[in-house]
Amino acid sequence: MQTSREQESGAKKKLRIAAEQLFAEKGFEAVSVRDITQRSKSNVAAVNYHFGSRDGLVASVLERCVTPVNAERIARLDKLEKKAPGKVVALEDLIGAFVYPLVHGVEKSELSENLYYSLLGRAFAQQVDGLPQQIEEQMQGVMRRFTRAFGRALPTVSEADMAWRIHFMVGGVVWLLMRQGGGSPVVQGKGQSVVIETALGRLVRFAVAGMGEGHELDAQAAKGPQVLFDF
Amino acid sequence: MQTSREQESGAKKKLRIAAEQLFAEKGFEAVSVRDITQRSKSNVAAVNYHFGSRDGLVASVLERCVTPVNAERIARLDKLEKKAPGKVVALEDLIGAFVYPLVHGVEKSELSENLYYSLLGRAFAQQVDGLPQQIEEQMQGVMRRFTRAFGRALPTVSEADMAWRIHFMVGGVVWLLMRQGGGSPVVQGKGQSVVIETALGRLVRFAVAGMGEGHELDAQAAKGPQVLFDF
DNA sequence: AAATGTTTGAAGCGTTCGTTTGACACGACC
DNA sequence: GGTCGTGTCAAACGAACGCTTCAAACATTT
Repeated sequence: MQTSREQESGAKKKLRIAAEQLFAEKGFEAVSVRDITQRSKSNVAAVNYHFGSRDGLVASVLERCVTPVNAERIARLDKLEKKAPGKVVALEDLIGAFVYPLVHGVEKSELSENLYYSLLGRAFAQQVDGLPQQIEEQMQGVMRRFTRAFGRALPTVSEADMAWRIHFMVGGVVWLLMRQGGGSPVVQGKGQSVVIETALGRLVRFAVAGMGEGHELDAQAAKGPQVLFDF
Repeated sequence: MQTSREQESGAKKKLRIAAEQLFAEKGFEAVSVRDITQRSKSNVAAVNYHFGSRDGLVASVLERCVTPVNAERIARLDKLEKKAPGKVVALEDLIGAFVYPLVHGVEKSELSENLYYSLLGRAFAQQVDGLPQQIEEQMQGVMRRFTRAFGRALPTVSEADMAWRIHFMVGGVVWLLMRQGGGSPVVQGKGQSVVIETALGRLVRFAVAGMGEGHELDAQAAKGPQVLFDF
């Protein structure tokens, strides 16, 4: 078969899809290579042949999962900052640029919507713990850029406060994804695709209000502890 | 040994503490009974003798972890509602009653602060997935009571919106706990105990702003999907 | 057709998992 | 002293784990 360019073979793709499904359903650690090869109707050796090892497969899935989202995030942020050079980007637009890319890759995925979001949630929740270094650095880069943009959008908010608010927003995102995709989705609708988007819309409004100015901690409490971001 | 009342034996306690530490460090699934018995300097059979099975130990740890927090939450909510019968409890007080109990049990725990919060975060993140039914029902009860109270505090916010905002708040809490306790704590300070409390204070302010009125979704978007809570 | 490189198949490697077993030690009670 | 219940221990159980091996099957190129 004349597979054009570096396209993955059919068996490798079957393997990857089965792995994505199982990882989304049970988590990255709770799935064995035998589970995967059984679902994809291939042999146990196939995983080690195509991905080197089980960890290689996990890294591959994580990379395919996280990278497009982060790329879209950066692309949207670039666009926003280029549209009005010199001016600051509005808070809501920043949050939107961070949040909405999560639904951007769903139609390209072979997974069902709920499974896709579950996988995404597990991937972003992984963070720090067991991410391949490349992806971790990618995440750090994205967070750095958005942190700077948020700081410009909210100049009166202290750096410490800003870091925490971003942290809480990310928590809302990850929690939404994990619960939406997980065993018992929080939300059930007919349109399906409109559901998660509406939820993300609500999250954006929640985060806009929560991150916005007007409810800073008083100086005494704010200057107490030292705050460091973990990226 | 004449252990007064139903107090756990010394060996059982040692086992439990070692399990709590390891679960906090690596997660509930990534720890083997041999890891636990090795750290607690006891025999492999001890876990099955004292807790029936590995799952029994996990359930015991989860129960000891979650129950006091939920009890304190309900106690604070009772107090708030009793203090001004008939009147509605302020939003900030409600959120505080939900959030601050998380730090309430830390001094009673044998774990270090970071490990304690990590364990708590993992326990609350577990939710739905693998919680013993008893704890799950307890969680549902707590969420029902707070949902009603939030609805009373914010009568203009639709039920669907309210459910989502609570969801995002919980996400912020869990995320904070997981990252605070986990491998690389987000925050580092000297006082330690003041650190997490300040972080929770920031979270409360974030949630107060995010959950408050004034940024409802317009009717069109809000009435679209059906929203169901998973409790 | 022969040679070459790629992918699959069944079997087994050594290791670790949760759990069980049976022997043994110790204090309490008749 | 004998017996019982309680707790601990080393040893072992069957099952499942990630991974390797090697030959057969396949595709592609000479």
